Amino acid sequence: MTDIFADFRARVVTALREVVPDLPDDVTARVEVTPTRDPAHGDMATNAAMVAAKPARQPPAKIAAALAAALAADADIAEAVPAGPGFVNLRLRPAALRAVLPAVLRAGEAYGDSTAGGGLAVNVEYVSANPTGPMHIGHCRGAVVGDALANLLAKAGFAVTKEYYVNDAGAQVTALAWAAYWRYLQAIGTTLTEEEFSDEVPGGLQYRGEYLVPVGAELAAHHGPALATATRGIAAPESWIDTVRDFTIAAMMQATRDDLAALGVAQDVFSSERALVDSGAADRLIARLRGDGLIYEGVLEPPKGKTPEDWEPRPQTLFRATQFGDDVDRPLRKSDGSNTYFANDIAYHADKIDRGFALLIDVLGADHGGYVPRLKAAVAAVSRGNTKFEAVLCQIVHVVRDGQPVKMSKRAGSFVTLRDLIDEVGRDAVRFTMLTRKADAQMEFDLNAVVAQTRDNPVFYVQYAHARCRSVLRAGAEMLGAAATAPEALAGVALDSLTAEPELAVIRRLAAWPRGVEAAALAREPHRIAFFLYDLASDFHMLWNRGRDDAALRFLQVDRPAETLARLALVAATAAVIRSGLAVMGVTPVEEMR
RNA sequence: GCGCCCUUAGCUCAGUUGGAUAGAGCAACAGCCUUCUAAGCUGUGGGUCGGUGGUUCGAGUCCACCAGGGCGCGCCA
Repeated sequence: MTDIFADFRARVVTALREVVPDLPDDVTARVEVTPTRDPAHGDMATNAAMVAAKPARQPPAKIAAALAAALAADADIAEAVPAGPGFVNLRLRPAALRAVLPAVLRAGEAYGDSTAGGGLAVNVEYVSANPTGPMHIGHCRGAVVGDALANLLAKAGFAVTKEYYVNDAGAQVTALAWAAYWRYLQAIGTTLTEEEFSDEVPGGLQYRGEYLVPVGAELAAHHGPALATATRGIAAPESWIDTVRDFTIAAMMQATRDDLAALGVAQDVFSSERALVDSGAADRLIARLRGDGLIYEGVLEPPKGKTPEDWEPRPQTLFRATQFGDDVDRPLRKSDGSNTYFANDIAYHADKIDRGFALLIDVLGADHGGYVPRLKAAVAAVSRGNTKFEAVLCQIVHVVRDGQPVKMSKRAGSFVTLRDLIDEVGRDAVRFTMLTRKADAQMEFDLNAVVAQTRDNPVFYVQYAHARCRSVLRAGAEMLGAAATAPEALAGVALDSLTAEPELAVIRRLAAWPRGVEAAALAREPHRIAFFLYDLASDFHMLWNRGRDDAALRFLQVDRPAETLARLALVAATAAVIRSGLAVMGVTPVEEMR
């Protein structure tokens, strides 16, 4: 772990304590050392004098002056000057700044790894789509955001488990079984029409998409006509529904895993809702909460202002969510006696708590925003406040092609599936693009733009920067030999020749990577990684472009091997950080553009 | 009616958890380049951060109210 901002922060705190003795720890804890926004302000700046001003009962400017004097004595600091309302700007000696490069080269992609998470056990649950059909673009964002967030937290030192909750219980799964049964009957040659069949299904035939045709065919292959009546009509549901449902869920989950794999997502744990119900875990959990006095039979008030037409007061089994900050108490049993989705979800989260996680993060669609307070309440109740719960909400993605919205036509059962999307633009473009917006902001996914090879396409721009790095390194190895240009060797070369401002700009950016990772992880915002990489790519392209005008500024200089090696060290470090960031995003770095 | 999220340049969006003169890409404008490193480069203009108050050394960021957009609101998942 090498974070020069953390390093210099420690030095600033030491100097501050010399200047202002007896500062409480909670004051020094607020001291920050941050990159400057403007290079004219130096390499880093600290707010130390300002946070110390009040407890020290001295004006910030006075402390800043004394602090600057103390810091100027540091051999690695070229200049420390008070500025603005009480900042102290630091300009490092070039050697101190350049020392970032060997640190990056030795760590490789591990550069930026942090211990900020302290090994805290975190469970990140994402996707968790019903196994009732193929994954579509609606699921895609949550999948990418969840996966990248999990990677990010792992990089920041959390012990992360990636998880998928299979909603394989409940009415929708029964409807799925009926839909698969219809395809089965068709496969064995029933004479029923779709409408005749639908009339016999409780709630009607719901899933009419063709994706169940192969499932029906397989059922027919395995069971022949045994699941139907002798006339190939509808048999009593008890005789087939468990068989059909289990088979169909297995088939759908296999398809889901395949889709996720195509997206580069592979959760560590798949948890089944049905298993929780069947094992009695859900009922035991409800009994336990009842024992704690958190469950009662009661009647809810109708929603204020807009009362639903069919509202009637009815006693229900309720969980005291209001005791933990929710707006109303929440029902746990449906009128047919079975558990609500929420009841099983409490049991599921209790299961995660029992597995020892200290933090549960659910990545959910924004339409589940109203569900978050009750989950938070449930986790607080079950864990007795010992486990934290957070939700990351993902807003809708609108797909656009040629400036026109791409509509899903549900009637035909055809919609934009995740697989279609990946086939059209590629996995890396899908993943990167999904991370170019804050998760809780709506996003437009422009199919033309994400494959464009221009600067305004961040996917291309970052990939291109990496490819350029690799191209230079290949040519450098050709020129100076593979051994001399390997990362370990470059970590030891003299770097004094790196003095140009665009070179220093890249180094400053590389130096900021560890704190960027940490900040993104603590904010649960993986999109920041995409923006960091875009900025780094931009710095690098700018450096590259200087060589277009002036051949002396190109990376490879035939007659000046020492200078070339220094530049190759910079290039190799840049490539390593890009790879480090792309690894978090789950995007493959490319070696060359084609 | 209530709750949550959003509102930043003409457009699409960042904004390092309260820091300095609010940034980037596109579009616009002005030059350069047409290759040595193709998928261009450099520079310029552009802002009441939805509005009004408040908190403090300091607010795009926190609080209150208002306006506009999205989502949700007892047995669906």
